[in-house]
Amino acid sequence: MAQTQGERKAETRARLLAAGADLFADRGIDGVSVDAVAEAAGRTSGAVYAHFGSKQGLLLAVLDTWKRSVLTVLFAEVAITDSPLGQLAAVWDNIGNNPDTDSDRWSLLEHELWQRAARDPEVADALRARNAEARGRSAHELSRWASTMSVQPVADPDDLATLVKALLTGLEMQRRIEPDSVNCDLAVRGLAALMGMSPVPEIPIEPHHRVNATPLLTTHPPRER
Amino acid sequence: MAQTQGERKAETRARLLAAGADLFADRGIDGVSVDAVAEAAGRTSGAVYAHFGSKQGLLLAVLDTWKRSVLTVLFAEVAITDSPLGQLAAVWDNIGNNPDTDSDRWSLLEHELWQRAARDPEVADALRARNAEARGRSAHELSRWASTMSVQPVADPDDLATLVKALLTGLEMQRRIEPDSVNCDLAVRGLAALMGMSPVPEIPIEPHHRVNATPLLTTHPPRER
DNA sequence: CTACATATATAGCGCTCCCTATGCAATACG
DNA sequence: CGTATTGCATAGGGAGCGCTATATATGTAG
Repeated sequence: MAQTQGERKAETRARLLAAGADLFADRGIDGVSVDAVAEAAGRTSGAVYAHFGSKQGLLLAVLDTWKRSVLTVLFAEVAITDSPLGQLAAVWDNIGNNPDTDSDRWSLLEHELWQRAARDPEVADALRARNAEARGRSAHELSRWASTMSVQPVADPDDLATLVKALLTGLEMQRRIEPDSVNCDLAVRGLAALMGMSPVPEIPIEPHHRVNATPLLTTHPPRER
Repeated sequence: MAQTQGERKAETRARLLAAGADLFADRGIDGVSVDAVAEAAGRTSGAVYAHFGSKQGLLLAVLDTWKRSVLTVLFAEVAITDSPLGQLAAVWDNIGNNPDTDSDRWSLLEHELWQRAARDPEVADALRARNAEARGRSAHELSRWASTMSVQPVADPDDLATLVKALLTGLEMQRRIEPDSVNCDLAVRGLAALMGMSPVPEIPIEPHHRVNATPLLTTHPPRER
């Protein structure tokens, strides 16, 4: 008895979720067929329907498994950077300045989900929950940052988190079209302004940390392939 | 001779473009078939392929015809608002606070195009050109605004326009998921911060102008149906 | 060992979609 | 007025997709 049924089921589910996340982020949701996800997971489409009922079900399950938002992870890990101003730079550097990394691919999927949410209430609900949690965490980190810097942000923590997330999201979209029009200095200026630093001080050119690439999913086992 | 061939051809082209823009914005690009566009235009799919060669060709033509960016129009027309601070509010009110208007539907299409641009160089090129022009115009308006207010924005005009556009884009995406998390006051605070106003002054609650809905396309004749 | 339950594979149905090949009527032109 | 050309309609091919129904093999339990 190499594997109990429950073990195999759990492994299949994890594989499907990982493959789905991977492919959805890479080629777009509509660009990936159920069979493609199944094959990437070493299974067939029957397994997908046995587990999730539909492609939409798989999508929602992927979204649900994707607990740690890019932003949340970032704010948690960016704290290792020493200088406070460098932290702002690190925020942008890890969100928007890392082409072909996991976070870049994830944010592309996130944008697709946001757009889909405008026409699909189910997706909107799922995103809303995720978003509320992420905003809460980053609000906390941001207000901590503000107090260490003795600055007065332009809004209370929750609203500030919304503004910061919005600015980063918009800059990232812009960067996809015109990479040259968005650089680290510009992002830091925008962030600093929202944090209530005025006039915007000189940007230190010191190199800042680059957060390690975070795994796409926290499910187990990690992808093979 | 009711109509010359050239006239009929031009009308067909205009109808297809208008119907394409309308439906793409409404249901999403992948959610609309070529036949659906043709039928909405009172033609058949043969006309689409005779004029544009492919669905992608139609999409690029729509994008090309769509000369006036939502942002550009807005900055040009928002000048009619009296108080300078009210102008900032009007910017948001007309971009992100008008559900079910043309600008709302258009921005949804714009986001879809941005996302598509990440995987389709043709779309990326088309968007880049449009974007450069829009940024140029809004940069001009923004610096004019800054000088009348005697404030020092956080970046030079072109970069400032990028930041403003990014913030508005991000806020709008956020609003689609959680309408309550983004209000006019918050948007104005963010905009004011980027414009270099600190501390952010009290927001006047006076009502501000709402720019008339702009037609989806400037092509002639205007849509019937 | 046998009978059942479960997890996944397999096969294929029905639908939609993009696109092409061809037909046809209206216009353009000598 | 007759022929050529143009603009678009019509019909259908070919492919891909989501999903279902059923088969199969493997673990489970008495």
